[in-house]
Amino acid sequence: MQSIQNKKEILKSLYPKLFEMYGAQGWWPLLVQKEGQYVSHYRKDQNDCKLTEDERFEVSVGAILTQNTNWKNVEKGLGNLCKYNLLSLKTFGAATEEQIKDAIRCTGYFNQKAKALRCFYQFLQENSFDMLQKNEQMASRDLLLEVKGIGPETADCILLYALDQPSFVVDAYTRRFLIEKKIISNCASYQDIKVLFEDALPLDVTLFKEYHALLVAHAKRFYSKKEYGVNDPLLEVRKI
DNA sequence: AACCAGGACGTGA
DNA sequence: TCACGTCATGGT
Repeated sequence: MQSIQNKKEILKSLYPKLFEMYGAQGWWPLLVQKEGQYVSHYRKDQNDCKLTEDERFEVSVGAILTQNTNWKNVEKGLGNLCKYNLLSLKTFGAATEEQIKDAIRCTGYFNQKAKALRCFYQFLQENSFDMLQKNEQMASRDLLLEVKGIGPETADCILLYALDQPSFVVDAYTRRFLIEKKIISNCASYQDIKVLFEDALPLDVTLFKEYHALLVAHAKRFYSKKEYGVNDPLLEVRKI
């Protein structure tokens, strides 16, 4: 078992290695139309551009739809919402529950997610993105967590990628990777892992965005459930 | 034809 | 608090 300080050093030194391997990931993706189809676009150059209200909404909707689901399905669901002209703060409120379910069926758990989207939209009527952004980060996080269907990871995705607040996102891939590298035990909580990153790193929004995306990229390549850590070139990390 | 994917919630102990 | 079942479609 290594010291907390040692773990932090490892997490600090891991980022440039991942960046060298995979480059900027440009998360969070936004939809663009290509040959009549809606596809995800990863904005690798303009990472710091300010999002519009509707773009913040799109990011948040994507964060809810991607819960335990392949992004490809989410891309379709977002495209459907877009086709129905529902992926906007001005139009979503008019959607019926059936319309929403129809659009997002391909993302799985569509009953729960349809409810979550409507709860979130209702929430936005009383708490604007603008207010959430100006608010204290922890206060906004607590508010988001009160919405049915928004848990810790989704809340952190919205904070980081829609509101540009330095809230580190922890997902299943990150957990798997850290456990395999023996940086955390398999009983570490979401909060344990989140705090570990946030204590180890400077509170930099762009860094947090890229780091999480890079961990997903790396884990997708080497930590699918079938091949758990085989051939991971980043074995030097395992300094016991 | 099982198994998995950028989780969250309700329940019972 | 926490382990466990449930929610569900689409790709391999």
